[in-house]
Amino acid sequence: MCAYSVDADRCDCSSIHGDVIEAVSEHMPDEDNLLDLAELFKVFGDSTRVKILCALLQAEMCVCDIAVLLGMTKSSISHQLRILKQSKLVKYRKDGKVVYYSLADEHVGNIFDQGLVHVCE
Amino acid sequence: MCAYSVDADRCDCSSIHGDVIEAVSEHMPDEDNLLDLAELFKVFGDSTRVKILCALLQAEMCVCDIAVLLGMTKSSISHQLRILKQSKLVKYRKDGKVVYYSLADEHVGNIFDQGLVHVCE
DNA sequence: AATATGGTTGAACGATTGCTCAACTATTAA
DNA sequence: TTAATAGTTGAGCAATCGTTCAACCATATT
Repeated sequence: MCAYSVDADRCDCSSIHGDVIEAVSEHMPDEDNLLDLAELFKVFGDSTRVKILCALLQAEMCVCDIAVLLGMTKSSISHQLRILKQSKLVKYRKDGKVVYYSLADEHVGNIFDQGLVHVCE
Repeated sequence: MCAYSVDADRCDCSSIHGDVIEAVSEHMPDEDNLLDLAELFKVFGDSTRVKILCALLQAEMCVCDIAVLLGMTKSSISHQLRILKQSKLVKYRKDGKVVYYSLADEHVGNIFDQGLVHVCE
């Protein structure tokens, strides 16, 4: 019980349905997986990054292209691309001065589609 | 062009691949949908909320049950449930003093599964 | 009515976030 | 070599976020 708690003593109430808690507790995914999952969704949880990923879903683009498309500065785009890079959601290749970014994960489209199903209701 | 920009003038560089930008721009989802999508993922982007949803994926639970399971206070759980309620991800029913929460959207499981595919690689 | 319990709420707090700005590197062209 | 352009980076700032705390409401029990 309290398997997902950093400090179980922080709970300020007693168990009402002990059987339910025990049953649910046994089937919860690993704590680490849940933390990683939240971290992934946090990356998706910004409109700038969603737009960037949505654009890259269609074509490889350089930083300037994305900046023009979204009407934002190169700097802010570059900052967000760094986050997407760290999350292994985008990859890049250099060609002279230009850095081309593209999707590193083919699941992004699926996740977005599932999300849009909820949004469009 | 710059369809997703609040203020297109904020862009500090000129178009390098105009054809790419134009093609991508035409196929981007509606701005509103992208904002809603980011907002949805933002809700998923917190480990406490992920744990709550993961628990409710298995059983209807009251606030105390969730608090005990996660080792947190009723107050913090209640605050997060309010956010999940506003996003129409959970629903509730009252039985006396007890408020039972359950999932309001059958897509949550699908979205989580897709996310875990990326995480577990 | 008084007490206890389940749950909600708003203010306050530290922590995190996203953008801006300025300085910087790297590559290309004159 | 100099200038221009593509991109990165770190500090700073306002805004947002999640938890705590205390007070509160609602229901049930005595």
